[in-house]
Amino acid sequence: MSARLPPERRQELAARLRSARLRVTTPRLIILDALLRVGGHRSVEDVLRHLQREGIRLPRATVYNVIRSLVSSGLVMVADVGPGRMLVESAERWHHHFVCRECGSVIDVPCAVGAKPCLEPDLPGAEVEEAQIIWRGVCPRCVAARAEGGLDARDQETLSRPTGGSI
Amino acid sequence: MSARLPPERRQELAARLRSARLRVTTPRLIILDALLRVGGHRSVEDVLRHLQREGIRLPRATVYNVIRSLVSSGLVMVADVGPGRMLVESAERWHHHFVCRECGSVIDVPCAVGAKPCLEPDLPGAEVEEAQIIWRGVCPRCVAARAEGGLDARDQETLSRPTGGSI
DNA sequence: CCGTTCTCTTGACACTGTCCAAGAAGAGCT
DNA sequence: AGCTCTTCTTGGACAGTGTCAAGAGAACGG
Repeated sequence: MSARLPPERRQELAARLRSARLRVTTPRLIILDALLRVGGHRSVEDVLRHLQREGIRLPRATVYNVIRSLVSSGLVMVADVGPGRMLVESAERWHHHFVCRECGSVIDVPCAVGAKPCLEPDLPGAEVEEAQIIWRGVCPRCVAARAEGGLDARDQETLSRPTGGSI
Repeated sequence: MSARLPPERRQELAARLRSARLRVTTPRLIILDALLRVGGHRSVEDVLRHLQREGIRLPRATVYNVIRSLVSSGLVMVADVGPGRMLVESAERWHHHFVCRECGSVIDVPCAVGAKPCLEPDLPGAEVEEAQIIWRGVCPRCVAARAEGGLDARDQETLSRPTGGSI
């Protein structure tokens, strides 16, 4: 498969994997690299397409496997922002999401606390690992578009790509 | 189809629909009734099975349609607690969810503030309609089971039925 | 009662995520 | 290095979920 990663990058990623007690494998390096390079959130299919564009073909099952292991070791996070919309992203900075019900875009919102369990549930005896907040409403762009005299907000059609990188 | 609803119940539900500016139709009455009778959250398939057990057969697409209209009018709420796990429940009391990563159960957590948007995102210009919090971690039962000397927490196998009613 | 508008129904479909079994590859040990 | 154990990857198939489209039917307002 020959992951096209510079040696030092490869070393850095491998170190991350090892420190998370994960074996260093090529698919893991590739996917971790892709998720770290892109700041924002991506669907799994986005990741697949991205890799394909770079000439790397990984089975979907592998991508899901890798993501699962990365998630369970805390290197990346997933957010469910709607049915069939599992978003994957680097967990370097904990954050939350705003989902626009008009254009469907998902916007990252920084976590006020910054650390992982930023809220405590009223649930005695539970071990809380993380708290994710999903806001729903109308995003600033759609609000503005509406204010500008009924412009159709759906012009944007950037569904879930507003933080877009190249992935 | 003959919804088996007592007249006064039917009246009450119809009034609710009307006050939400929704047409009063049999599927809507049936589904709203089911969701209100059960306190907790249900997957769409749960709702379908429940209705089937009562001898009512509704197409899945209809259930999804009805739920969508009920949600958009604020009568019920949905929560995405994981991939392919859309939960539907009455929106009478706004609340949040705790998902156990061991047994998979979903536990309702009351909203700290009580009003709907209990948190404000740092996103100027956006219109926030609701905020949903999902906690992930280990639920009290699994914590207890673990403490009791390595009992396999998976005994419970009550996946998403801990608040269980009969639906 | 009539027409308009919305909703339901039906079936098929697409998308997402998972499972399985065989083989390959990483990690630790000698 | 070589061996062995363990884990991971692969590929295909599969299942669960949610959506779409078109026609038939029902509800609302006059």
